[in-house]
Amino acid sequence: MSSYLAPTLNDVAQKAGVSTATVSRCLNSPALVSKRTRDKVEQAINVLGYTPNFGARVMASKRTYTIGAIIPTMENAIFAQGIQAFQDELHIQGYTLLVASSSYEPQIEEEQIRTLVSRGVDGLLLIGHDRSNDVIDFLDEKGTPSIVAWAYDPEARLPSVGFDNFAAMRELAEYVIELGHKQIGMISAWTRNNDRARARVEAVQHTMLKAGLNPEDLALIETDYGIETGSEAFEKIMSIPCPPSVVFCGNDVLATGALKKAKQLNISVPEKVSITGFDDIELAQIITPELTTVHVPHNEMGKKTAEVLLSMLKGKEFRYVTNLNINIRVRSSLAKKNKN
Amino acid sequence: MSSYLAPTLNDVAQKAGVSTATVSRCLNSPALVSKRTRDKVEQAINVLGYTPNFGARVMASKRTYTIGAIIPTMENAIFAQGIQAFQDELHIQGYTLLVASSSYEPQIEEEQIRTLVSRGVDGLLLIGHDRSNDVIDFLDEKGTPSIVAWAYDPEARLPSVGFDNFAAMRELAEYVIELGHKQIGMISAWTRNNDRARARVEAVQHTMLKAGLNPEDLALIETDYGIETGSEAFEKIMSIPCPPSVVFCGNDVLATGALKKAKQLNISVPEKVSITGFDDIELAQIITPELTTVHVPHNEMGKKTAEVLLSMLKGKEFRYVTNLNINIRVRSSLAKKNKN
DNA sequence: TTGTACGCGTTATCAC
DNA sequence: GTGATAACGCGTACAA
Repeated sequence: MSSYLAPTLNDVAQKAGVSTATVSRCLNSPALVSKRTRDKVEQAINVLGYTPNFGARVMASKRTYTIGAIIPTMENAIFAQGIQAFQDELHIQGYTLLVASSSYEPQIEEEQIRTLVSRGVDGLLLIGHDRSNDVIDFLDEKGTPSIVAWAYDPEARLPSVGFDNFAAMRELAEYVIELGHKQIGMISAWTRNNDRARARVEAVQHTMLKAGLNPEDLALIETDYGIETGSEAFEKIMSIPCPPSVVFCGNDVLATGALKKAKQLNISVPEKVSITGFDDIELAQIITPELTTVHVPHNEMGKKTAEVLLSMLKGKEFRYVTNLNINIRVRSSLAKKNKN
Repeated sequence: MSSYLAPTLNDVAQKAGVSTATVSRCLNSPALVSKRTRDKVEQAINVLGYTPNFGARVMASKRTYTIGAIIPTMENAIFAQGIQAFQDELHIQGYTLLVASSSYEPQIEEEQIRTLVSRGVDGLLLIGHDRSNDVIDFLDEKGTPSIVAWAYDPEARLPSVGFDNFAAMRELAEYVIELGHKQIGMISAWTRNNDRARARVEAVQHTMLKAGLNPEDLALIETDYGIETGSEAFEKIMSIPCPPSVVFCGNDVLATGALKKAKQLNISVPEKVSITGFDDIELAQIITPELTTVHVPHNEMGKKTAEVLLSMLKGKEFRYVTNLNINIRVRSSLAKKNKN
């Protein structure tokens, strides 16, 4: 096999008896070519099974019609749904998606950014605002339009389509604390290098303060992302002298782990302890008890992000910041603090 | 911004006082360059912030170091974990992953294949064997090494890393039928264009026959992929005159939907009806009751697929077929048929 | 409306 | 070990 050589513009041109320029025009601005010529060319293209060479096209035009996305992980549903919506919209507009994952590691993210940029992606999707200025300088320099999703910060250097993690978690925390909870625990993803996680923790602490509780009393555990790690953290948090009556989790996956462990330990939820999540992935309504959580409009976010990024490419050089609506979903994993 | 021009090999060469050829060698085969020269060049690269131009590189070398993958959907966990493992291995070996999704539509898959090939991907990952010969001819012609995952068929034209869906489901079906179940239901993804789904259905029918049951009695519903559709199908299947005592589901997502609906309808699982899944995604052990299912080694499959595909690129022109080990995981969603 | 000719930034084949 | 230089396939001024 593979002594095969792909037909080129030139081959098509010869077959159709025209110049390469004309063939190129047929492909890129058909309006400039007479119908007669166009027909000839199209036929030649079909006969030869010609497909434009991507590399050459990139070199000549400087456009790849490719968008890069770097997400912390594809392994679970947190980003999957939003990314699917993102890619759907890109596809509609004729773009292709290049995905990479960073495993929540800033160095890996940086490496991936460089890779994607050197591949000439026309634009870049990143998650959250936490990254070094150097990286953003690099993006600036290369002139690669970039957008951040899953976060909202009008002060940040990159435009974003997301939501205010602090405000969202605060809303949940206020609701929870009004139910009478005073001993409070929290399981969070690592807050270092993760602005979303940090904002969520701060929101809980802030709300405690407002409610006359001491934020220092928050029993906080930071851990890796995952069901198993959520379970471990929950066990730890429930074994302290005065265990909390509610455990906030930084996301639904951690909350799921917590819930699982509670079941194993025969700690009834929500009677003995309430558990909350964040993200409202499909899972939240499937586990028992159903998870009280913060609803994030994944599809809307994915689609909107694509729209904004593509319009940035089209020259609309604006600093777009979208704050999507979030709201809390109260389900059975949360109850009033009982009086013991 | 962006009157900026990226530094080229030439710029680096001038700055370092060497030829472009030498710079190129430093990048691609450093061993051929003296340490002294290499240092000079590396410094120039750093000062200028040079990154190779991807398009040019592709044009000159015919290699993109890019692998394409087309999966039915990224929206849920079924493929996510395997793909993450696939990409991790690619990344280790210096390749980048280009993903697209087909939404389970053959035409979209075909379109995506053409897009990725014209982008010059060095290799392609596809899911399942069901596709037209034309597409495979096209791949052959273009000389794009392609591999199939999530399926196993030594007769198929494309090499594969996967497992025997028929054998796997048969093992589960045999186990279930030995428990005394005679009224049998099944919720499957659409079998048209989906060899995995088809094999699983056939395995159940085959096993029924072997056990002296009439395969025609199988209460079968085909539906779209999803939790909600699983729920609807389950409700339908349980409302027939003689409802089944066990419902096989084509995958864990459908089974989850079924389980959810059972809860809503107050049909106790497994006392009243047993439910089984397929895939053993994380979810299977989180829902209540835990799901009896077929375990698929997602990580192993993803990693192995990458290894095989990359070794195909490296010229090992062999028709590799791997049949991974699967086995059933019996959990509490399955019980003996009670005698009523 | 169409054709000519050059440039895009690399890699690879030669010589030296 | 290193340096010229010819491809690679396409887009696009510019000319006709």
